[in-house]
Amino acid sequence: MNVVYDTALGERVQLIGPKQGRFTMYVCGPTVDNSAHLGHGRLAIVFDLLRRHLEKRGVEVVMVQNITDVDDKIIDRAKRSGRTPMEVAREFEAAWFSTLDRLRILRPTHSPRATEWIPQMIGMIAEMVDNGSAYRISDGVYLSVDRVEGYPRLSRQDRDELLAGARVEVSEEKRSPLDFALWKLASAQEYGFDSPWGWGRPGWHTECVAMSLGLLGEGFDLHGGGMDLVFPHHENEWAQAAVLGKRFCRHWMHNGLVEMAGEKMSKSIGNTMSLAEALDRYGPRPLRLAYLRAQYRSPLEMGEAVLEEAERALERIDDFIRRVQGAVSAAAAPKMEEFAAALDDDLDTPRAFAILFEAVRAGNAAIDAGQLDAARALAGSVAGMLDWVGIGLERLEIPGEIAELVAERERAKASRDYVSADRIRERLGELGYVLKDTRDGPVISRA
RNA sequence: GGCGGCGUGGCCGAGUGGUUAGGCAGAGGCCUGCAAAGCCUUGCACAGCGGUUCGAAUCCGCUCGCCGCCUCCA
Repeated sequence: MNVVYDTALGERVQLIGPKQGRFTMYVCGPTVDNSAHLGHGRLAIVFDLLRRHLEKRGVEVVMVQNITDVDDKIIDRAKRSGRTPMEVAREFEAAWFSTLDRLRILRPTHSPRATEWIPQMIGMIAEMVDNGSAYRISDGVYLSVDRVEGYPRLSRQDRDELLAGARVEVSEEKRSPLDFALWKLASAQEYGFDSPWGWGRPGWHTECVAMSLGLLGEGFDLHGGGMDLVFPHHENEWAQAAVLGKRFCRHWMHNGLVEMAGEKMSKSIGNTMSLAEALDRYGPRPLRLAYLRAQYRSPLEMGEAVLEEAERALERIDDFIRRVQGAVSAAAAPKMEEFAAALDDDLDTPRAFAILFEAVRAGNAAIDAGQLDAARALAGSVAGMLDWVGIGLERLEIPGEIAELVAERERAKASRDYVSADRIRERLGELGYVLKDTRDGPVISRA
């Protein structure tokens, strides 16, 4: 049933076996050197969606997402702000989780920190040195890609072309420009850890291998991350697993990047919008809808216009649910399977939402035709779909005073006192509520 | 330069051979105290040029344009 595009194979594959009840996934997490931006939000949303979808399909999901808390940028930031790298990392880690909680991202089953896996990484590196696939030079320990069979196989590039176009700094000591650091030596004054090769820090690509294999075991189901991690990060993870003789992940999945004005949003370009700010301004539901508008592999334009459009689109859905006065029926759930089937097809959220909006249209039409049972069944489906993808229903509590104003206005309308009625509607507006009259009575919502 | 991908109606964005995607915006109508909302109707859309085919947005070739990766990055 569930088909997904596998980066390594360049084609769609069956993600779940016929009798598979458990699914293990590892998703590359953040380097906690700064606040999360909209790009991180998409990563979180995409894999949260996959997880929710599989769980709805009855599969138990074990998800691991690491926290990279040792990194040069963390160290730089610590130096600049007169703190320890650990303090900086913990601050942004806490911010990461609280922001993702606000986005209603389910917490991973495990969130390992790189610094807590140093011994395992050292053990792995030692093994690679012992079996001759890694070597020590003056500034660290490197993996020799020549020892990796079929080396660039995830990014499916030609090795010679990769070498020709290599822009990495050429070290005289490295056996190949493509060789990458497993352990970087540092002076004793610098932040670091002890190792058989001296004081230093692990290379970035090593932690994910240690933690994914350590927590999920060989041959885990899926490894995911942003498209920009395909090369070199994921390529080099795979390379390490290969020289260690370990089966790595069965499949690879990568989400497309978020763009602003047609250009990739990234820390290095500096065109980022903070996830926390977007949450402050638009709230989690419109934001999630905006993310799911495009299929996860496509580039996604983000910005005010996009988010405002998502707000209006969501308003259409919420208006419909309000029209049935919360009387949603969970019984029939028309179109529900069609919706889920779209998600089975490589998480085709645009198609899924087309089905959802079609249910909204049909539901509204049913109300207009006086077919309330049909409308409630459709509302039940819509509610189920929103829940399925983590958007959920609007949580609207109407304070007693507001309800009283609405009732008062109904009395004014009944006595054809439209001046008072309009005044009360204005008053409600000042209090932050929007009142719409329908043939079934007034509907109140938050502005 | 190499590799990967993309170019769909005003905007966003599905769709891999043949009936309306969907959303936002716009136009007309119905409904309506007003305002919204809702419903109905409405848009000669598939970068260009060739080719395959009874038939192509969908397959093949070429051209043009855009993006990503090749360096830290979700």
